[in-house]
Amino acid sequence: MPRTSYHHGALRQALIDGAREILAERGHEQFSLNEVARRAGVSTSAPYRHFENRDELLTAVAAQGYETLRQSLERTAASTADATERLLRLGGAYVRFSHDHPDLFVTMFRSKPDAGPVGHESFEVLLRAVADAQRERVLSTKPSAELLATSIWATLHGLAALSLRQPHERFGMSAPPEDLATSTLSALLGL
Amino acid sequence: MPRTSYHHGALRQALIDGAREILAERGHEQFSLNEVARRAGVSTSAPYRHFENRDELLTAVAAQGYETLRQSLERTAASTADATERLLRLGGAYVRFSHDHPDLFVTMFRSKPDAGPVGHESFEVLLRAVADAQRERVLSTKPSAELLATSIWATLHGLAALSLRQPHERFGMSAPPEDLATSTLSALLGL
DNA sequence: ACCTGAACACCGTTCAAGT
DNA sequence: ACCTGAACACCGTTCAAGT
Repeated sequence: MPRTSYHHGALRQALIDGAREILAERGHEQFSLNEVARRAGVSTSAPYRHFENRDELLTAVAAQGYETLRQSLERTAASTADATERLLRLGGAYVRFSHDHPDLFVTMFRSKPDAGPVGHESFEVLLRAVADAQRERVLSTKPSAELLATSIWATLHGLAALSLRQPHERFGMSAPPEDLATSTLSALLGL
Repeated sequence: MPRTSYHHGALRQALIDGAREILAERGHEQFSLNEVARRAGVSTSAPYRHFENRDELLTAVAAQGYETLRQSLERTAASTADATERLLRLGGAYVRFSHDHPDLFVTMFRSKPDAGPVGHESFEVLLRAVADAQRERVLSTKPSAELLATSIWATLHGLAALSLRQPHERFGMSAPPEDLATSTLSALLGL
């Protein structure tokens, strides 16, 4: 298990992987940089060659999360030509992501603001879907596409955050979490 | 500064107050139970007479936050007889609370699930406002009041969470944070 | 009943030293 | 260039002892 050396950059990724493992197993509160080092088989000071500090490692984890989310949303957006259906599926994909990777999701939205959602590529995917729906007159064009996309993102984000913390029955829902998103979007947008 | 004793229950509240101070000054990451004790002028083991552990103190802080939020929402709900206006004001109050007390807000939604929002008194206030709006045909009765209230709560929660993390310009908004809530609700509900 | 003092294992971070 | 080993101040928690 204990290794004597890593070749270029291999330790960096090993640390990120180890961090994700710990986050998934025990959550954010119990996360320890020393333990990450221990798992990788290096001394507790070794991570400092690759990350400025504990926070920077978590930021790197968050960055991988944003990339995973973006890919998922882009695949989802491409999965249908119908504007309404695309919006609903995007909502489902967002909430499903938060339940499939709660450790990543929490880390993403705990990390420093520079890694925030709005302005990121993931937001662009949603923005395009909203603009498409407006063009096809599925959605009103009175609120701007930006405001509408921001509203929808906030709704999905709130849904994800709240449903991660609560037993689903208290939401008055027995269905899988992504159905929560689609029925909420339907209810709010009148789709 | 250092006191030799507290009379019944006084230390408990002093610890809660100290915890809120630290949370407000330096945020969750830097929070330390030892420092809370130091500020109260007692030994590091003294808090354990009043709280099982560090987490229980944070839960007590969260409980005070829920109570403050409930009071704010209830006052807001009573401030107008118009159902539409009441919904919009409730949205504004929720987001304003998150910006006035970011430390409380973050602590509330980080603490253990048993302190969750849905099912709490704060949720009841929103639920009544939604039911009223449906009764007056301001809102559609097709989605149940519960689903609609949950959707609105999620939207407000997401808005609060995201806007706390981002400079407002990236939201395409220059207005104060509570206007964000009202324009979002208007856009989504067609109010 | 409530608090102190000392102790424990653990944490994040630094730095000189090894290869 | 990359990692170790020892060190520092600090943390959460426990427990015997004091009043």
